[in-house]
Parts: sequence; structure tokens; C-alpha cells
Amino acid sequence: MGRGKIEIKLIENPTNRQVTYSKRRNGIFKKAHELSVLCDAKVSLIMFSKNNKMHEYITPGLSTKKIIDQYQKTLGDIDLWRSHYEKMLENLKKLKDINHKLRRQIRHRIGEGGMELDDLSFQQLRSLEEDMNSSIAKIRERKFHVIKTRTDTCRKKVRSLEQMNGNLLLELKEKCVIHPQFLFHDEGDEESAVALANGASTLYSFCQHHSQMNLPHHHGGEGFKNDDLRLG
Amino acid sequence: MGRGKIEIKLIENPTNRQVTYSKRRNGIFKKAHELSVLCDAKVSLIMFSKNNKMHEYITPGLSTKKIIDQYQKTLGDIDLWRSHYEKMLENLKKLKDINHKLRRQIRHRIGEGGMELDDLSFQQLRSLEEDMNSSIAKIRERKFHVIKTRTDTCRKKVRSLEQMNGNLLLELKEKCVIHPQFLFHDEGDEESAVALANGASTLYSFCQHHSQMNLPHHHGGEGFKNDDLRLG
DNA sequence: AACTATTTATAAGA
DNA sequence: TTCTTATAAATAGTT
Repeated sequence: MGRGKIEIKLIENPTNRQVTYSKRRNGIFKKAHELSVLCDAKVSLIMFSKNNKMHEYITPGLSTKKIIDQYQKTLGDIDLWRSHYEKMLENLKKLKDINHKLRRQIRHRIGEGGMELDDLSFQQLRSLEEDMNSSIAKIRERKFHVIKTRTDTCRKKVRSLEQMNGNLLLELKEKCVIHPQFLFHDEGDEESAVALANGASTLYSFCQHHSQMNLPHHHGGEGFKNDDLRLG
Repeated sequence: MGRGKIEIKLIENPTNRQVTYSKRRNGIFKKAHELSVLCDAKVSLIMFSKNNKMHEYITPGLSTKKIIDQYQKTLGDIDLWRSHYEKMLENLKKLKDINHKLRRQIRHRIGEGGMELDDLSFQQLRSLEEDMNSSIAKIRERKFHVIKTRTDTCRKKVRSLEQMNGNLLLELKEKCVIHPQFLFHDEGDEESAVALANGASTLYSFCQHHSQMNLPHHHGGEGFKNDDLRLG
């Protein structure tokens, strides 16, 4: 802004440079002050000319020392944040590593992907096989336990149903003695009544069966993961 | 500069204030950078908005820390200069005081100005009088010494001249015996010859006398001054 | 340090 | 925040 446009590059002529320095310095100081007032901002402006003459502007009511202190405190806070951030990054990296190892272990145990097992030495493979065998043994044991439990539950249910069935038949016979008109009204009716009684029980059993199918599966999964984390 | 002119006072509307802050901040940063480049100046610009958000500009290739260090060093230097200046001021004051006292003493000793002696108590005046008396005694002693020295010198000179005179007369008589035509040619001639011989001697004596008149005077002056400084 | 033709910054509005 | 634009302000070159 002026009679001509100028390039923003060092002014070689020392006199011109000095004049421009003075003019623009005043300009900036004025603008700094306007900013201080208009926006209630804290401004510190320190400058050294080429021949190391110092000039400064400071928002009225403040000292440059205060600004510097606040500046350094802010930098300190930024450092704290950065170190915090860097710790988090490190943590993330560790977790990713563990994740990778776990995935690899899982692949090994599944024996998936053809080439996956080529990474392992003979010893590692033997150890893996043994490991798998003992795992299978545990799984089988658990399976038998589950089957046994379920069988027992079924037996109990059957027994209770048989008893309920007997009671109902007795009741029915008594009613037939008192009101003979109910006897042998329709063969199908008697069967459907029994079916109805059994149906409710079957529905109950289904619910129980369903929950038993899910929970052990879930628990097994967790146990497996825990083993993996210990190994990773 | 803008669609309308604004007063330089706090912008009450927070939104407007924030917008203005952003715009003007960029403006100042740009100008600071231009100054850095155009004039090869070192510029540090730190600002905190009303809600304590920090922004800074720093001349490329520098760190804010460096600027702050230079700033503090400069302030330190200014402090050094100021303390130096203050010490000089103090010194100056002391010397002025001494000067005053000395002048007063001199005035007392001279007894000048009528009212000057009114400052002093009877004791002080007695002491001053004694002091002056002893000074007078010293001066008198010195005076006698000088007179004695000068008298001795004169006697020696007279003796040497009388001898020289005798020698010349003898020489003259011998010449008269060998060449009687010189005898009693003119009465005045003999007198003028003696006068000539004495004249050279008188000239010599004058020079010596002149220097003796100056030197003791000078020494006396110095001695007096030294006394004064000791008393001040 | 003052002047002034220009360039630049920016207030207001979208 | 960003863009536009009419206008205010800054300043380069000159005296």
C-alpha cells in the first residue's frame, strides 16, 4: 500500500530499510493496541531491529513478564498433553501387537490358511499339538458334564411329568364315576388333553434348552480368550 | 477500514468480537511477518484472546525462547546502566556537597561577605581564629625562610662579583704597565666598562629573582588548597 | 517530517 | 468459518 507495490523481501538500501522499519513498527504497534482494546486480548509484541535496537508493545495493565509466564505455562500444558498423547499412542501400539499375536495363535489353533503353520518349528508344532490335545480333553470333559447335566434335568422332568400325568388320569377317572356322561365322548379328546398338558411342558423345556445352548458357549469363549491373553 | 468506521473500544457483542479478533489477528501476523522479511527484524508476537486461547508469531528461524532471552538480557543491561547512572548521580551530589563546604571554609577564612561569619558559634570562631593564627605563623616562617634563602643567594652573588671585579682590575693594571697608552684615556670609559661587567650579572640575578618570586607563590597556593581539602 | 497516489486491511453482510 | 465488497487505513515514493 503506497505509491507502488513492493515485493516482500529484504530491503537492501539501509536508509529505506530503516524508514520502512519505523513506519511499519508504528503501524503494527497501533494495530496491536487496537486489538487489545477492541477484543480485550492480551498482546505482547517484542522486536529487535537489524542493529539490535529493541522495541516492545504490551497491552496496558499487563507486564511482559506476566505474558511470558503465561506463555511458558501454556507451553508446559501443551507438553503435558503431548506426553499424555504419546503414552496413549504407545499403549495403543502394544495392544495392537497383542492383538496380532492373538490372531496368529487363533489361526494356528484352527490350522487355517495353508501357509500359517509354516511359521512354526517342529518343536512349536509338537507343543501346539499337545496343547490342542489337552484343550480337546478339557472340551470333551466339559461336553460330557453338560450332557450329563442336561440328561439329569430331562430325567427329572420326565419323572415329574409322568406323575402329573398319573394325577390327571386319576382325576379324570373320578369325574367319570360321578358324571358318567363324560366317559368316552370322543377318543381324540382324551389324547388332545394329554397332548396339551405335554405341550406346555415341551415349551418350557425348549426355553431351558435354548438358554443352556447359549450360556456354555459364551463361557467357553471367554475362557479361551483368557488363555490367549496369558499366552500373548 | 471497512464498510464503516468503528470506534476503538471494547466490542460488546461476543460473536462480533471473536470475528474481529480472528481477522485482525491474521492481519497483524501478516504485518509482523512482512516486517521480519522487509527489515530483517526479529519479531515475537504472543497473544491471548479473551478466553485465553493463545496464538503466537515468531520470525522464521528464531524461537520465542531466544527472543525472550534477548529481551531479558536487554532489560538486564538497561538495569545495569540505570544503576551505573544512579551511582554517578550520587557521586556527583557528594562532590557538590564537598565543594560547597570548601567554598564556605574559604569564605570564613577570608572573612568575606559580612554575614558569612554569622553562621559560626563562638567556639567555632575561636577555633577558626586559632587555626588562622597557626596558619599565619606557618606562612610567616615560610616567608622568613624564603627571605633568608634569597639573602644568602644575594650575598654569595655579591661576593663572587666582588672577586670577579678585583680580578678584572688586576688584569687591567697589568695591561697598563705593558701598554701605558691605555692609562687614563678617559675617566668615563673606565666606569662604563665596570657598568657593562655588572650589567650582565644584574640580568642574571633578575632572572633568578623572577623565578624565585613565582615558585614560592605557587607552592604556597597549593599548600593552602591541600589544607582546605583535608578540612572539608 | 509532510504529502498523496495507491495498495491493503477490514466492517458489514451473505 | 469463508467470501464479497464498499470503504477506511496504511504506506511507498516523493518532496
